[in-house]
Amino acid sequence: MSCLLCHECALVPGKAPRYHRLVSNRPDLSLAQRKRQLVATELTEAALQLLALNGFDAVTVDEIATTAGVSKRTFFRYFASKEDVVVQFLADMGADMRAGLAARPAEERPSEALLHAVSVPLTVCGDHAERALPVVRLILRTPALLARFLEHEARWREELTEELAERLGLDPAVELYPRLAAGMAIAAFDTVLHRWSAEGDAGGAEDPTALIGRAFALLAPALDREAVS
Amino acid sequence: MSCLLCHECALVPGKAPRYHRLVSNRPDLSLAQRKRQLVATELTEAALQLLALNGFDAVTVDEIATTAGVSKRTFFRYFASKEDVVVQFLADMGADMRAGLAARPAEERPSEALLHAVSVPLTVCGDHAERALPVVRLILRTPALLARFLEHEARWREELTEELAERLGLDPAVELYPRLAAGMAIAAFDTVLHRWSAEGDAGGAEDPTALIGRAFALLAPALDREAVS
DNA sequence: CACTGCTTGACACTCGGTGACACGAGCGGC
DNA sequence: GCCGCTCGTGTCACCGAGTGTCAAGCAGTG
Repeated sequence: MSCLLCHECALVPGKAPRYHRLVSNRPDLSLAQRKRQLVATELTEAALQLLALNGFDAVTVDEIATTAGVSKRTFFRYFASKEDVVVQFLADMGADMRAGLAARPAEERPSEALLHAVSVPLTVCGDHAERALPVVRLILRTPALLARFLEHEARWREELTEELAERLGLDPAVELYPRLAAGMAIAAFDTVLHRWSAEGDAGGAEDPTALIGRAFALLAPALDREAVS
Repeated sequence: MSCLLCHECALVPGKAPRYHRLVSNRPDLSLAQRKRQLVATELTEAALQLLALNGFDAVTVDEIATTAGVSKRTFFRYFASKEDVVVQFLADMGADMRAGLAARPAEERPSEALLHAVSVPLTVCGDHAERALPVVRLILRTPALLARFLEHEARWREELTEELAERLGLDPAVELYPRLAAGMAIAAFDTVLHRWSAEGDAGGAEDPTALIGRAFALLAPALDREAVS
């Protein structure tokens, strides 16, 4: 897995929070794996540059591939779609969120546990703002990318629903609460990201970690109700 | 605008709740308009039948068009994409929701106003369950259609955000509350639709109008807080 | 050296979607 | 009657995303 946020680093999977390390610094990877990693970053680098410059629709996969020095066919061996080259890293965020929720103590109130789960990817964004902010803006203002982003959010909601239901011993097919609570958490995430990436005075000014705290302060009375219907 | 839910009727735009009338019963429409209406319903009929039978990916636009007796080019003069032929009616739902919110008295609590707004399209679904349920299930279980559905939901959230901000005199670019509240309402809508369209015991059993009421009972303490941050 | 397995490029193909153009039906004016 | 107009449609050519297939290159291994 390559990391879109840190210039040219690779993520070590299976640990949370994930380690970010330079590809050239990884003697534990085989040569083949490092070559593969190199092609992937080359491809995303080329894509981000071209897309930010010319807009999503004006750039073809062929252009991205040849800019990175490979063929179009190879591009699709690395990424499932043209959108994925920008959005792929969101899949890891979902796994991080779920893991973050699972790691919280069982007696913690739902609002606290969900806040910490959702904060994990937001803090990563905040810590790499110079690189993350333009990418987020590109995603949110490009319809095709936004659509894929929404698909990822929906998948996150699904995962949080399962994790939350298991945590509370509820059946997500019967009770409304788990999916509703997960939906509220994702709505908070989305609102914060939208606000953070806004142009103008409010944009980028406030830290996403602080924003998500304010959002959850609003949601808490609904998330922590005793009477779970 | 054709109405996907009622077998072969046309919606009269600009009124809420919309009138549903048979195409053949519309002397106020010109011959050309009725012909256009006829082709549109023929297309959606053919599409729904083929897609439900063979799955979304296994059916080409050419098949749908020739089944309906027109050319592929003509299909795209009626619908912007292959998904649109199934999902297009959702655009009206968004307008209905916004209009429903705007129509509520200004002094009403946000939870009440939003509940009524979101209930409008859900009640329509519940009233035409025999026809609406299979369509909703087709959408939610087909990735490509689900993606378009999520895009529509996002648009609805945007509209509710604007309407709510105006209603409360808040700046949606600064305050988190409007977008967050709209997101909660959409999350409730989504949860209800998901639960309603579920297979098995819970599926279709409870009325969507009743379900949305229960969902909003959970959300109300967060939606109606005095201290709007 | 021969064998194996993996990655890649080249090529052909399907299908969603669009632009251009020509044809015919309906319609008003003369 | 005929002309010219508009509008909807079919045909055709085209672009770009995405996939299947195959042969070539190259690392590792005996």
